[in-house]
Formats: sequence, structure tokens, C-alpha cells
Amino acid sequence: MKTQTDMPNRFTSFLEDRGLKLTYERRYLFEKVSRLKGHFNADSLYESLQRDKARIARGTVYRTIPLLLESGVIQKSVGEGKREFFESQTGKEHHDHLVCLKCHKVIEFHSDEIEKFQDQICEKYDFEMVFHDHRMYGHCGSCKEKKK
Amino acid sequence: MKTQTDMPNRFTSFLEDRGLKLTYERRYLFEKVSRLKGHFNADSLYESLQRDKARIARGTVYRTIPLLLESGVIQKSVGEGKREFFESQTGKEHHDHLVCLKCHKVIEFHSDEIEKFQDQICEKYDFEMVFHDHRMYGHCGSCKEKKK
DNA sequence: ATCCAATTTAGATTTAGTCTCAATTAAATG
DNA sequence: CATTTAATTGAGACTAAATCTAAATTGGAT
Ligand SMILES: [Mn+2]
Ligand SMILES: [Mn+2]
Ligand SMILES: [Zn+2]
Ligand SMILES: [Zn+2]
Repeated sequence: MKTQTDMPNRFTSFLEDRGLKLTYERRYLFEKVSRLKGHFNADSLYESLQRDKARIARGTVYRTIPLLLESGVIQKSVGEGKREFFESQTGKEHHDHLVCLKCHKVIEFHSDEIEKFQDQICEKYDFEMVFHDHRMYGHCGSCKEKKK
Repeated sequence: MKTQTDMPNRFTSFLEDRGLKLTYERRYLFEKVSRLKGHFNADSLYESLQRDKARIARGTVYRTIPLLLESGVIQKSVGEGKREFFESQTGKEHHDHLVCLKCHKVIEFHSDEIEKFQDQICEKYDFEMVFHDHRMYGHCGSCKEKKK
């Protein structure tokens, strides 16, 4: 895979700011996750690199994920089981999650109001938000039914 | 430790509902976490049991935590490092968290407005919320300073 | 009091994620 | 462009967290 563009992006300026090198591996991972639409975790990302025949080590994937998070390229997300999942901030509109404790269904939601109040909270605490993770756990409609 | 009360509580009715046994270990853990004010994880909880000379296995702690979560006795929280932390829903007022990506400081916040909109979202999706976990990651005031 | 399915125990095992260090590479320097 | 050097990577060892196993125990139904 060749770099699609040489324009500075969120990630390259982040690396620059922090005095970190723009390596082949970091660039590759940035471009890979930017194109991902769904939820992924460190391993599924590593496996997709192997399918690409990109020879990037597992350790490098694990080391790069925090950089992608801190640069705002990806956000935390949810998925099967307890592992940490992520998703691109550019590949898909921002959303948060409802998770059913019974059937493990995941419902995505978005609330402009909540996002607005979040920003107010950050201002109040002089906090600069990079990403957030808002989850509600409970019982989905169909599991509530069954309970009866 | 003796049971403080024989009144049915959130946890005992939860166990009843689910047809689960009210064992000595479950009762002990329920009473233990109910009195905890701070953030804890599976291991710190296990260690505190050992200090009590309560002979409850690590596995039992791990198996009981999801029950305490699903019954709404505890909620997810944050703490040092990547492990899952929890805190009692009764031991302390509900709050959510701002986490600094640089110095790892944790700031607790509360927003009635956000809590209200959360409930609206749940209604909209016919979702019964048991607990939630709302985190914002970014840079705290003092870390923003240093950046300059 | 008896019975049995649910639960617990202790330790083994699995799994996710981190660490190590030699080899490589980005990029600063002249 | 060639040299230099500190940052980064790769491969696999290692660690820590969490889960699993199977025998022993127990809650609670009968
Ligand atoms: Mn959001
Ligand atoms: Mn909240
Ligand atoms: Zn459900
Ligand atoms: Zn900070």
C-alpha cells in the first residue's frame, strides 16, 4: 500500500508535535484504521495486516493504538467480550453505546445534547477532551419482554 | 462478619429473581462492597477479603462481580492502569470520569443534564439501564499548560 | 433428614498484553 | 549525499489477568 497523500493529517501532525518518527508501520496503521468502518481490537487489526501480507509485528500494533487514540484518529468502542475495541473517528459518524447485559446486543446512539453538555463539563474543569467512551449497560427491549 | 439485616435488598432479590443461591460468599461480598467508598478492582477486593481472613477464592470474586454489576450494586469505574475498576453505587454519590492521557489524573464529575438525557435515550430505545460508564479522555488543565 | 443441582475451592491453564534486546530505520547533521 | 544516532521495530520470551477444571461443599427444595 502506498500513501494516499502527502498532506499533513491529524496523525502526522500529532507525531510531529510529540517528536515521534513517522515510520512506515505507523503510517500503514493510520491508513488502515482510517478506512475501517467497523469495530476492531488489537488482534483483529493485527490479523488484517497479516492478510495484507504487511509484515508488522503484534507489538507494534499494540504500541501504535495508544498513539491513534491520543491523536483522535480512533475512539474506544465495544465488541464481543471484554476486550478493548476501537473504531475510526473518520470512518463512521461518532456514536456511543447501549449494551444488553442479557443478550449482549449493542445499540448505537447519538445525542447532540449529551455531546454539548460534555463539552460544558470539559470547559468547567479546564479539560481538553480527545475522545470519550459513554456506555449504558442494561436490558434491551426484547430481553425485558422475556423477563416477564 | 454477620449479616447486618435480613431485609431483602437489591442483591438478594436479584439472586432470587434469577434463581441463584444466596451463598455465604455472595452475601459477604455484597456487604463488603456496599461499605467500600473508593474505587476497587477484582484483586484489591480479593486482597481485602484475605485481610479479613475470609476464605473466599479468587475465582469466586471474579464470578461474583458480574452479579454485583447486573444487580446494580456496583458500577464500573476507573483506576490506575488498564484494569477494570468498580465502585459501590450506594457507598458514594454517582459520578463519571475525566481521565488525563498525560498524567493519568482522574477527575470526577456529575451532570444532572447528562443523566436526564441518558434516561431519554434509554426510553427511546426501550432500554432499561442498570449502570453506565461515561469517560472523557484528554488533557487536564496542568498538562495543557506544560504543552506550551 | 435427605437429596441434588448449584456453587465453591485451589490450582492449572489460557489469554491478552508487555517486555527485551539485537537489528533496523527515520531524520538530523554537515 | 553520506554519516551518525536515537527512536523504533520484530520475534519471541515473559507477566499478569482472568477463566477453567474437577473434586468437595452447600443452599434450599422436598
Ligand atoms: Mn458521545
Ligand atoms: Mn453518569
Ligand atoms: Zn438483550
Ligand atoms: Zn494531566
